[in-house]
Amino acid sequence: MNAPISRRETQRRQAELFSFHSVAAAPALIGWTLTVDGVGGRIVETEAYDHEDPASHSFSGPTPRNAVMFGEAGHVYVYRSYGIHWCMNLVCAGHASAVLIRALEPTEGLDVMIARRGLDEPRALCSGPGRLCQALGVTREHNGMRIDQPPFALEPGPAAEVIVGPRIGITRAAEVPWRFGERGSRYLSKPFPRV
DNA sequence: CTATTGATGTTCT
DNA sequence: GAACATCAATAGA
Repeated sequence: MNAPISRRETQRRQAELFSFHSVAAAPALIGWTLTVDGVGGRIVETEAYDHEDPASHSFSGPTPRNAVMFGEAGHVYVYRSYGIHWCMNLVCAGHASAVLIRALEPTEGLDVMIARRGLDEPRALCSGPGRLCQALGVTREHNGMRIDQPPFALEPGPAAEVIVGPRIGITRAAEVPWRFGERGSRYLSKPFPRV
């Protein structure tokens, strides 16, 4: 069925992806497979952020925390959320734009994810930005790393049907429809409004 | 199913 | 001090 994707094809697709602004890259990422040390799954939910966006960490200019967002596309921006969780973004082209990875459909390394999360229900393993970072073992150490080199791997998948809605958990620019998900996925962090 | 609240560390005002 | 791109546990409809 699905022929293996060549290294060369993956590089070509990544180069195209990271030439996009976050608002274009976020929906395009739905259906790609993301792993860390071989543990991960299919991306089913993302959100876009950028420099002109009051909800973005990069809105008020560069700081030590958000420095990676102002750097090269294709790098990983990790930050601490609510003092407890980690959240990961992929930096995109344009000015300080990035895509928050919000949910995965777990496909690889289920046993490792179950051990790290202390749960055995696949639905709850990676359905949220903090949850998936715990399942994949992503922490501050990964901030600034390249997504195309170990321990990370990012490979394109078959095109998915993408739905759109307002972003979650923010107070500023809360109405901007920059949240994207795979229609019908059981692994979303929350359902999308009015399907 | 929805709503509420406590836990927690960093950043920003 | 206040705010925060969250989660898990709890209570109620």
